[in-house]
Amino acid sequence: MNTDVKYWFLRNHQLFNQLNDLQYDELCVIGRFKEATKNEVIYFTHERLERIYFLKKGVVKIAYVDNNGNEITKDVLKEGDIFGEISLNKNVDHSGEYAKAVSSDVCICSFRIDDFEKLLSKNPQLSLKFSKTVGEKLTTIEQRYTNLKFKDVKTRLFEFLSSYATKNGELHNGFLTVENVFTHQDIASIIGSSRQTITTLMGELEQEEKIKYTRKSIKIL
Amino acid sequence: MNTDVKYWFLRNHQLFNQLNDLQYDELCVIGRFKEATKNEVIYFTHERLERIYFLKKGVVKIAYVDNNGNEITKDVLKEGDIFGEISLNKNVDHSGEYAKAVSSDVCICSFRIDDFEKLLSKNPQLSLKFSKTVGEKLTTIEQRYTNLKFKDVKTRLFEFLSSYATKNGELHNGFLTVENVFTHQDIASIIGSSRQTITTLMGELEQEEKIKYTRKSIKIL
DNA sequence: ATCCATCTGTCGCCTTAGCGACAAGTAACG
DNA sequence: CGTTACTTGTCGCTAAGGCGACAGATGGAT
Repeated sequence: MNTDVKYWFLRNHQLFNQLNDLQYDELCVIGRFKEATKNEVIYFTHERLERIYFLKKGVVKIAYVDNNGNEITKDVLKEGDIFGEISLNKNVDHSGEYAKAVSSDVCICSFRIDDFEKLLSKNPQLSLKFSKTVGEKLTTIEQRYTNLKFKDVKTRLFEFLSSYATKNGELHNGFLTVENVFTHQDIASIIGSSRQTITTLMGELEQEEKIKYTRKSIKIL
Repeated sequence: MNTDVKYWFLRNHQLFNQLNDLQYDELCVIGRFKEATKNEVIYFTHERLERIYFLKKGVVKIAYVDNNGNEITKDVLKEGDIFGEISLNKNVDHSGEYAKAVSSDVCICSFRIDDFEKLLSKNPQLSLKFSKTVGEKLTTIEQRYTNLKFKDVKTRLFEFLSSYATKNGELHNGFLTVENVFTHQDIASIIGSSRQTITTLMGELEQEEKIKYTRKSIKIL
């Protein structure tokens, strides 16, 4: 990828849009850029440990393989999201974890966390924005945790779909519509349920005319 | 509280220990200090929204009252932990949430998040440390979420006690020992279970000689 | 067009753990 | 010390939802 394109990518990421040209140049030098196509694996555990990733374009799935050999989806990310070693701590164990492109147009920029730390300490504004981004992720996961503790599967399912659609979809003649990148199994592992239960409840929610779910799209009514 | 004492408090918090004297003076001016004794409530929702809290000393419980009037514990914090509006985002809804002193020697320093943001943007080092602290919290809650999804209550209970003891306790002739500030009900609401189940499992874990639990202390064997 | 892999739909069984009820233990406070 | 409030312990019932099994649908690859 040539420098102009890199430059453009970073310019358009919410975290970096207030930097000046010189700072951009530096970013481009230390960043690693990667494009990926459907089902391509973006990192494996050992190399992940050291890096933080910025998803510029496309959809990425964070997953790992459990003891029984099943792929367990942890999260699905879209444009503007960050992943990898967000805590900037090298000693966290993420064995088995990997990221996989879900769409065919994935564009990612990554930094070694040492480099990224240096960058942060030189750019207070960037650092502050970064804190807020991490804080946002914290809020999301806290919400999911509370839901998992106190709400039944059906509620969790509906709230998951709603919040996903709110965040990533758009209003389309009356209802929130968003492209569907999930299988029932994906949703089950994200919200903490089983594949079969999701299938059943998805049916019920359709009956109740709360959602419209196809393999292509999700609509919230 | 006089300025000397304030000064000392902040000096000793991990987040602030690399600031110079001038920066400390500023901290002391914009920070609000508070001491609290057992069962004293530290904030109510409406004022919490604007503030971030640093726990310098003692034990604090974060809780809220649910629709049935039960107090639900969300977390229990110790020396060095932060709480309140960690995401620096004023628009998060935390209705009903409050913090309560569990020990009799609680010391807290808080900042309005606007002030704190300014502080961060002037101190890149502080900002970086703050990011890491938030990141750490994120890692913890992600771990809890995964546990809640895939592990049974007994495992969660044991891992909760272990990690709490590891973080806050000390090795005492052979086993990890930590002061006990939890009721069974507290633990139940933190790890997502019921009071009765915790009681039963606590008994089992004692039988299996994995823990020793009294109202005063928790030991991991 | 056909094949194979993956995804969705449905059924029934069975386990985990939640919940009400009540008893016994502990400790704070007058 | 005795009253009262909170915490722990125990039992039995019940429901939510996990899980195996299998059938049908969908869709990409050759």
